[in-house]
Amino acid sequence: MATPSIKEVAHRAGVSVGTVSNVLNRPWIVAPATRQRVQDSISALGFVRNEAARHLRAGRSRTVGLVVLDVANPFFTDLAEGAEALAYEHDTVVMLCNSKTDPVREGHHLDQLEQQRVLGILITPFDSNDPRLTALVDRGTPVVLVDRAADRGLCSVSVDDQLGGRLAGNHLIQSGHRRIAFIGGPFTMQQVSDRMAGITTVVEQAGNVDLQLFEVDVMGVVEGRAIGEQVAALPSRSRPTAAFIANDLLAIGFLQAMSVAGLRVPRDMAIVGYDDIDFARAAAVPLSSVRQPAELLGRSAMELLQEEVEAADRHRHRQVIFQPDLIVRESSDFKRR
Amino acid sequence: MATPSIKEVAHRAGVSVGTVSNVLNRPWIVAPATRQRVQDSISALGFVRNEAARHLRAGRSRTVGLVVLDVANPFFTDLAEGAEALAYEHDTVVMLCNSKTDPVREGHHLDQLEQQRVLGILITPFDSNDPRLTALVDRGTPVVLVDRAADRGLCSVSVDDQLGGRLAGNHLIQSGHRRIAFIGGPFTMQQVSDRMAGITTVVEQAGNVDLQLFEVDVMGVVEGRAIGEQVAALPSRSRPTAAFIANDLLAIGFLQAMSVAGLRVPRDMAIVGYDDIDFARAAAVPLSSVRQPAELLGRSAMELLQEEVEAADRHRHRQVIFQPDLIVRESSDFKRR
DNA sequence: GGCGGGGATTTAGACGATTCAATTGGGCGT
DNA sequence: ACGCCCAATTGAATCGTCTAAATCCCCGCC
Repeated sequence: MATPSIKEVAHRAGVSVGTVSNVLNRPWIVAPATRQRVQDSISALGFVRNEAARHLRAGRSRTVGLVVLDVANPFFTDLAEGAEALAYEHDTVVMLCNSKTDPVREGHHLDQLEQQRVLGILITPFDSNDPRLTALVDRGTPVVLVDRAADRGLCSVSVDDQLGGRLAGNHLIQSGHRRIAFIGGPFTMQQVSDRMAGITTVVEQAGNVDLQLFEVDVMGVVEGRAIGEQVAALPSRSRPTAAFIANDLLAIGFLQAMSVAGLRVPRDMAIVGYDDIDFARAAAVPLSSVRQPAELLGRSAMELLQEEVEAADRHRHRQVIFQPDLIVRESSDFKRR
Repeated sequence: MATPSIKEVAHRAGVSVGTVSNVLNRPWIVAPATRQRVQDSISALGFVRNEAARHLRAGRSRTVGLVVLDVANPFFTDLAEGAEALAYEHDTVVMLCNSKTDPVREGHHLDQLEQQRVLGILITPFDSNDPRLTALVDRGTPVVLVDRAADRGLCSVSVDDQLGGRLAGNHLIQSGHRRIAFIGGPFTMQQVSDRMAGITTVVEQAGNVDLQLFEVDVMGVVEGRAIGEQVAALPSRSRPTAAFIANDLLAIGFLQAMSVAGLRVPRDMAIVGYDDIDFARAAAVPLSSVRQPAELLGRSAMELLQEEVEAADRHRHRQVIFQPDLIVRESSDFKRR
């Protein structure tokens, strides 16, 4: 009744286990008649390979861990899609883990993945200097940072977040805005602080622009709404006339709060988001956003990992950096109204 | 350099492998001094248990597969959250798989999970009569259907979708609507057809109500927008005045199309969605929706699975059915305007 | 001083698939 | 008719961990 093993298959087909294994792995060296007999036996018994045994013997598993900050964020699901597509080509399985921007959960996932001796891990870490990560790498698990640049000893695939911040900032300043809000968080997250640094640079260059910072714990729709209410409540004299928001989910919440508060977008409040998720294009007021090639990020990260896994030795870590694009839509575009 | 095994740990601590194993699994039977020595050795070498070997030896793994129709849908991420929470308590890991409403992908995931000899599988199947599923169960993998009622030989956790359809239908009819659209798809999906059956029932009871059906392939924001444009283009004499939409993502897209087309919600078009995801509450016009207890669904499904795994024999399959709630918000509520 | 008791530790198989060296057997050349 | 060669198949060892049974050793008791 229990799942049959290769042994039972062999017995039923009247051959040795070695032959069954050969049918599974090098069918061409087995005589056609024998091969057929074994295959019949396999389907008659409903034999299914035991991955654990394969893994143990082979010394390497066939799964890759992918740890993201928020599975509910389409940016990460797109990214996962890209990673999975390439994994599929390499006969490899992706284990998707959601850290929810929580270092404890992240740590737990890393522990589990290491115990499973995954081929490698793609991760958007909460903190890329986390000693747990370093230790993991030292113990021999290949790690590729995703959506986050690595300094040296690691491969990484990222997008130039400072450039993204500058693009958004320039766009808003050139549209005439002089009071701009930056919303995102936690500020300790590299992605957020880089985007902030980007807009800060161009704001300082412009000289006469006031940049107000708003920090959130988690970048979701609900939090965006809350900040939006807070901003809408400011006296109109000091209220920013534009907001650069570090993530589209947050931006969508913010946008909704504007409409509830009776502020028109972009007339009373211009908005530029980040990630350019599908929702952004389709929002009540189509959202301007800094586009990141999410799927490509995932794909490239997996590419680097597979490269590292196969090359083993003589692998040189690489840091790939993509350029973001500013997509201007109605939420920040006066002319179109 | 390779990851050390229990053997190296034992050697360094000057004990046998059995003792190391005992420290890991029944520390209390090991003398304190020895235990300490072993633990020092473990941390000095950076030893990490090999899950594959454990699994092989134990004959059962510690991971559970969760196959959902769409990870990008917050309903399923909430569900996953619930499942994962309970899994955590059982020292079990969840492997999240995204079938994207595609039977081929679904099948691939099931194969992988079976090869990994997962403890069991929670799945929202594309088609619950899929012979592959049956075969899987026959071969001994416990399966619990999620968000979908099983007939007999399986545990399941679901929500009464017909009731949901009736709630939405009654609400719209009592608000005076006589031309109502039902939007969702594919109609072959049980969830969709049940919700449709529900509203059909009450429409027929009312007698003088016209129900128009619109089918989509995939229930996402983009598709909702497309259908919305299509509906908005209908001559106002025959255009429905209300829409019951089988999923909130779809409803949000639809809502956006209304606003683009200049139709006011709910005055020109009342909308009731399904799932009550966070976005729904926070939409441009807060969306009425039939609420399903997503997290509870996930949790309960995992509960049933663990029960089945532990009881092994003498387990009786159970079909748990939850009641949905209609949450009325502005998108379908005249009085509030 | 010998012996039993019992706590601490060791030993020796599994678990299932893979691989490679060793073996078998059939056909062909001389 | 003999031997040789090669294709086909077999058998055994291995991966890392767990567990039940066996062994060890120290103590106290008679």
